[in-house]
Amino acid sequence: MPNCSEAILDAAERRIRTHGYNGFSFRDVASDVGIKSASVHYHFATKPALAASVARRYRLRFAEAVAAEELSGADRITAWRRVFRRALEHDGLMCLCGVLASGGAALPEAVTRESRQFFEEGAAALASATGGGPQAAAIMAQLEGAMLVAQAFGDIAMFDVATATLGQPQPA
Amino acid sequence: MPNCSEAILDAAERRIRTHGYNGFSFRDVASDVGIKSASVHYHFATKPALAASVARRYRLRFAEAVAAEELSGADRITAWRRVFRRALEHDGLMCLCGVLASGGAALPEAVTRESRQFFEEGAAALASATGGGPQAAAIMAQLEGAMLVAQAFGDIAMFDVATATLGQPQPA
DNA sequence: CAACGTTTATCTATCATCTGATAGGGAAAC
DNA sequence: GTTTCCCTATCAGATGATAGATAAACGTTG
Repeated sequence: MPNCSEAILDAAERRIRTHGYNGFSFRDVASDVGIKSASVHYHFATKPALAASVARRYRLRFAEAVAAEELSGADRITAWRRVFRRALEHDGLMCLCGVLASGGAALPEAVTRESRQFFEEGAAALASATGGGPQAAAIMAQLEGAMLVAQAFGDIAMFDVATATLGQPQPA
Repeated sequence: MPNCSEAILDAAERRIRTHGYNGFSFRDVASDVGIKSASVHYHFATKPALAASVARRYRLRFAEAVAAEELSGADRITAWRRVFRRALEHDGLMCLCGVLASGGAALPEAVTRESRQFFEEGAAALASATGGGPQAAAIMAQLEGAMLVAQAFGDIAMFDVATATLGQPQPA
């Protein structure tokens, strides 16, 4: 298989976002990819290492997507909002780092670190768009919370409702 | 043991809030309470039943606490904000229903139902304080998201920062 | 080009441990 | 004597992880 590691990361990300860190197994992931669990260990030695890799890739991809939105002319807050919404829309899933953060202090440290960095980068990026005020954290909170609420209601439209106070609703 | 069921619910709630639904076991809970796992099954037949009971009690207690705040003169939004903050402060933990909602569609239905009801009641209560607009969902999102962000940063103060836009900061 | 060691990637098989759940016993209370 | 409550013992299945075999691809020699 070409790009087997990527396929493993894809499967692991999906599983973590639906079942949480404790809700996925090497055998689940292997079965999704079409290989055996021992082969997953070949690419990622331990479960914390796999989850940390998933989180890292998620964070980098997210930042890329935000940058692309800004290049397309969106202001920073709108860019973040759109990328969050797309994560929910495309995958129908909660934010990976939201899931990991809610799993909180109980996770392996390598995983916590990646998750926290996602929030730090988000808050920092938004701070430069709000004049450095505390609003940045409030915006991150509202975006993550909106995903949570949408997930709770099983209705993606709730994301738009819950973020309506942030500015322009939809991509043009 | 007097009130053994309550002790089980306490332990299970703490475990779920720190480790998620898939991250706690009957043996963990039993060990916390000081009994054996078979005895936990006596009080709660299955894992979904236990988790659903935990969620139900959480929801009812939360509503009680909000009502008490309102009786003390707080407006509704402030009441919700204070109770959320106290959950974070006292327990240092994420909102139970936030954790369950982020675990999302993968949970047993009885658990999902209780979690969803928490969000429905919250949105309904807040709607009557905001003139029935979509702001209610935005407030729920911001409160849940603020807990998530505080959890991610490992800093309770982030909750206050992230909810500063909602009105008066602290209990008097 | 041909031979040979090395690296890559996957497999089978297995391990100790944990998991949710059940069966059945015993003691105390009503 | 029946109900309540907790126990010991056990089960089948899942879990993270490891050991060792296999086979193809690669690189470096002769």
